[in-house]
Amino acid sequence: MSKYYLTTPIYYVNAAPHIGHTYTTLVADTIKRLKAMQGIEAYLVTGTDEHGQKIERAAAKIGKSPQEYTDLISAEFEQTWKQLGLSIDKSQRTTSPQHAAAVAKLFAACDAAGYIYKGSYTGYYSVTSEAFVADAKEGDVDPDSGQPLELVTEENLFFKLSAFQDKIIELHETNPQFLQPDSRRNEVLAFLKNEKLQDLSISRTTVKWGIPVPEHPGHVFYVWFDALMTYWSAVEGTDLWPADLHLMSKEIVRFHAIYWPAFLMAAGWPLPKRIYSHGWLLFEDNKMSKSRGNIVRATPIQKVMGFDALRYFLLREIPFGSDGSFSFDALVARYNSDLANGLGNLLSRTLSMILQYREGKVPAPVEADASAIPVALAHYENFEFHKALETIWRWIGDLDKYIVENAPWKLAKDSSPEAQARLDAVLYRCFESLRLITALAAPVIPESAAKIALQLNIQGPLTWGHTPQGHAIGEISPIYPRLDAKVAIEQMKTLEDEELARQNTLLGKVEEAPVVNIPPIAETISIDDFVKVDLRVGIVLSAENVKGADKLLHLKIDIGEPTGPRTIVAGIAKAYSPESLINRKVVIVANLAPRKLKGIESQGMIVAASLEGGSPALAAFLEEVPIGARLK
RNA sequence: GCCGGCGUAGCUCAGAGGUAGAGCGAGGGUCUCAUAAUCCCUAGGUCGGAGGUUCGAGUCCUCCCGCCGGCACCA
Repeated sequence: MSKYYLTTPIYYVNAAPHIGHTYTTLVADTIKRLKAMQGIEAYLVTGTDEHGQKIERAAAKIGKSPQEYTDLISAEFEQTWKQLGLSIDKSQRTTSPQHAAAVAKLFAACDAAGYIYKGSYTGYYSVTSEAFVADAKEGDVDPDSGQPLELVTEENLFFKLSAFQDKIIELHETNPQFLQPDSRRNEVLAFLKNEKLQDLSISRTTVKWGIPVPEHPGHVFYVWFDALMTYWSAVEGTDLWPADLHLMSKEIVRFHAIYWPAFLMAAGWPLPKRIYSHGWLLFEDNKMSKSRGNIVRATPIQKVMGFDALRYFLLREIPFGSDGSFSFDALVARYNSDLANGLGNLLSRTLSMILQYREGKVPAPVEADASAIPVALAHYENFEFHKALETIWRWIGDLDKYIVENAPWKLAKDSSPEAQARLDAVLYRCFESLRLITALAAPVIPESAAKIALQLNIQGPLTWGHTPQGHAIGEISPIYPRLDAKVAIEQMKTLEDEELARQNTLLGKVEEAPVVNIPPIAETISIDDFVKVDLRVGIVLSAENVKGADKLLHLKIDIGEPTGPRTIVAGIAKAYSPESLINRKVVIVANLAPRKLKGIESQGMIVAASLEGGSPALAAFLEEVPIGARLK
């Protein structure tokens, strides 16, 4: 029996599991079941990434040790997967000692091959991203999260990522299947070809919560060197490595498609065979985020309509690989039309006719068209779940039509041998089709497929005609009760609130006002230091976009100097249109050394408050202030 | 600015040179085996815009507009 090893990403434990985590994991579960259908023994690994400063701080904030904190959240993940019935073979935690030993092995192998060296690094560090932010300066914020940066200098161990540029390019060029879909592959290739890879800092001395680097006291492994190894450590000692498939969402593709193969190449270990990225799951076309409060969890949905409904929805509605949008309305609509009125009703009418007209015994086999089977399987093979399901459901539609066209209820009243023979044929076709449809859909809707199989009282292979004459059907009962959309959505939302409250209690969170995260106050300076900074009131005379830059505005600002207005280039184009700035009074740093931006010399800098996401809000006055006034 | 992707019926999308399609929703009708389910009919959408190639263009070419990614850019 051949084997297939696939992974979900290692989820970061800064939040309890939500529908985004569930999406990836459910796809992995579906693929595993598909493999099983083909007689391939698939092994599914998921896990949690539990190290890092962010965890350290989050734990401290609620008065727990990092270990207690991660125990709590990783248990939430495992509990959720179990509750949802996902077929996970192993949940690997980065805090496991065995994993730590595996990371040490990778390190030793890379070191022995000469790809590790010691260096020092000074830079602005984002705690939220756990990364140094390139070219950052004082006062900058994380470009993604808007959180403040901290200036950090430390001695680090470096991995010679730069040595692998050509090899990684070659990997992607010679093996287009390595990274899919193509859009992601193109992005990574474009990046690799235009950007010189920098060596990667793989250790930290400022963080305690991590795996200690052997023979380098005080050093702890830094996120990717630690986290990616989970895929390997989870199956250490088995013959499962290399992985056949790493599944993930698109924002972490680069780490998997560049760092991970480079680490393995350095160590001389086999590379995974395939990386496949899906898109983002949006909530009614918005990004899900804590601050929007629109994060959805899977378990409330499970309670109202069954987890299969969510599985079916996500796989049928979203072309795998693309971004997709979740909404309760669409979910319930799919459930009612495809599951209740479609599959559920077809099962119900078919079995009920067999019961009424043939005393619950399936008539003799007849031939029929089952060409949907290979088509659906081919789509599955390409991870085109939505097409596979579309194919299967078209079969269901054809059967409903077939039933009406043949009107078995009329045939039943006609005692002629011809009519009775036709009735037998109709019933057999419906029954056997249903058996095959259920088998085909089972990887996506495993729980209800099992229930249906019970009612059919038979399973068997994916070949037509397996059900023998006289086969007795099981007991009939509705699989997917029709739902009132309004009521169901209300229930799900209520359960969602309860679940959120439960998680908050679990994590010791109190209802708090929106988290105010102010940047740390900078080092104390003297008044002399301060007066060195010359802040002036100026007025914007003209403003235009800078060609070739999204964020830059080219401004002429008058601060009353005899030499005339100054040219200032400011990164505020995303927040302000040029027209809106004309005649507006602003504050500028007037004695900042000039600097060229996109070929234009900027003679100063505009003062603005830095908001979440890094977007600026210009300083202004409530009173009338004259041009040229100094701020002090 | 560069590189990708996308823009087709109310919604989700398919179609890739030869008389505009599916599913869902909505409206009307029908059967009665079935979960007020099924089935049938109905949508008349300048196929983002403008040019061009062609006997003929959602379908090829050029330009433009809008949206989404990636890169650059934020002193």
